[in-house]
Amino acid sequence: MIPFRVSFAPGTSLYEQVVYAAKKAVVSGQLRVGDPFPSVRELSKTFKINPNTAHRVVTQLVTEGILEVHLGVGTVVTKRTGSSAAERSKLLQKEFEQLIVEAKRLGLTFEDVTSAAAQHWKRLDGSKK
Amino acid sequence: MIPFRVSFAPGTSLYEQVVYAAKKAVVSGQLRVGDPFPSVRELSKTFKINPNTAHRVVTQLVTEGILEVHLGVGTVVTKRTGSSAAERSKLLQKEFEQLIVEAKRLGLTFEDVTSAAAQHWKRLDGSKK
Amino acid sequence: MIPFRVSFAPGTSLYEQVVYAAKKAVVSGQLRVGDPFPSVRELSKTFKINPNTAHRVVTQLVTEGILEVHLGVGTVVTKRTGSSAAERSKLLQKEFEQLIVEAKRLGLTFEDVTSAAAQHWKRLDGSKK
Amino acid sequence: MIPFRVSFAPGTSLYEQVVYAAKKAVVSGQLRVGDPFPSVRELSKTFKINPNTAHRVVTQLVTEGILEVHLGVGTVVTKRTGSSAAERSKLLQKEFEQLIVEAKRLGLTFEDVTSAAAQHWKRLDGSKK
DNA sequence: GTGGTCTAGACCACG
DNA sequence: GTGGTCTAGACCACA
Repeated sequence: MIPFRVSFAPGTSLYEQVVYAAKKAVVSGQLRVGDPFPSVRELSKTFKINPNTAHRVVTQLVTEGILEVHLGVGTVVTKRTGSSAAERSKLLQKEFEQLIVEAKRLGLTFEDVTSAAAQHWKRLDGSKK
Repeated sequence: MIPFRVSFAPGTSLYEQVVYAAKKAVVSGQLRVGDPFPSVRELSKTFKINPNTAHRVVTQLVTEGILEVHLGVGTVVTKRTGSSAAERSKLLQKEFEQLIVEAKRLGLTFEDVTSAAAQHWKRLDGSKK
Repeated sequence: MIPFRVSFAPGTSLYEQVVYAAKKAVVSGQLRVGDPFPSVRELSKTFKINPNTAHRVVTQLVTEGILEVHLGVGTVVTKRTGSSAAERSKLLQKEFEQLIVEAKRLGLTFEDVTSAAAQHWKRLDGSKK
Repeated sequence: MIPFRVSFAPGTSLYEQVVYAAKKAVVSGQLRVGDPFPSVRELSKTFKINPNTAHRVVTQLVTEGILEVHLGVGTVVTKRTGSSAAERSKLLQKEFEQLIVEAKRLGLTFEDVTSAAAQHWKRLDGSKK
């Protein structure tokens, strides 16, 4: 069984949506370090996506350091690598800023933002452990 | 003078980056309701982009309800309409979740998130009067 | 005094909006056959529009057969000319169709359409006589 | 085959005419929810318009919520969203008033209006199953 | 194959 | 001067 689902929405590429769903599964604890990751074939069949697209999902997750290929065995979830944290922290800064910009544009208060953040934080914690 | 700058980066379309810079200028108070928005030709010359691309920036901002066209005169910044706040708040929920997912993946604590949010919030407030 | 008002809205040309306001004044009886029509100068001053734009309003109404120029005196509202009724009926057909298309697209019923039509009909009748 | 025709007329932009023809096809049932919409290249070739102009037709219909893009696959007709019905109903009010004003100006009776509306309503219903 | 972005430059309507 | 439309054609991302 694939331990996560994808609700495909138009406007973003398919592979990015699957990648995101996988990441979400990892942070929420549905996929843990060392767990095997579904094969390209399995992803393709389950989500009814093109094998090329499924392959791209795995490639993407590998280059992001979330998966590790064990030749002849399959792919497994790796432990968090703190190596490129600095780089990605930059990207996160951008996303942070964009979110704040949008929030302000919608007239939200700072309290609205923190409470919303808290809600999501807890919700993603809930399914762990 | 154009009241905002754009530092073009690869990976996103040119027009989206300019659109985002304009939004940022609005929420940070560098552009206020009623202020004239730079003309297509001025955007084109200043940012060294094709007039069509500049035109697309204006079109996008108009359809988002941020600009208003005064035919033959120019465009001005409109007041924010709270009408579709409910709809867009939904979209913001998605972005929120994505940010939290990424933050957790990078091993940040909840405090890291709130303090980062506070920083950006204040920074965007700074230039407003 | 100019017997009609214009609430300028973005998205349409200024002169078309004034032309429409004038037509509305005629059908609703605020302007009757033989009544003098405001001069270009007066239109320009009252509505704070460019004299060129005001002139264009008059020209348009003249070519549509709604105004008549009396040299050295001014312009007056003419009686309905049944001459080009056939031509304009065609245009009206198009507008009719477009309205019905939009109404259907919004999921309105035929009763919604007729009742809305009745409301507007009565409202425009009210100020006549 | 493209399930609608366009008889290009001067005075309106090409892309708007195609957009309108597409809308008409939707409300009249020639294009139904889930049906694939002609590709940009097909529109371009069939109607002998520039690919960019055809592209704009699709973009417009997408932003109006009538089409949905399936990346790399094509576009399909979406179900009508009743979400912003309130807003657009307002716009329809304006068009209604304009039509009534014109009708009165041409000396039509209220019965003329309702019967014309009924004709168009039925005609657009005719091709639906 | 699909749609999306960008450039280059012409022409028009408008005020 | 302003924005809006249209053409012509290149390149990219995606499935």
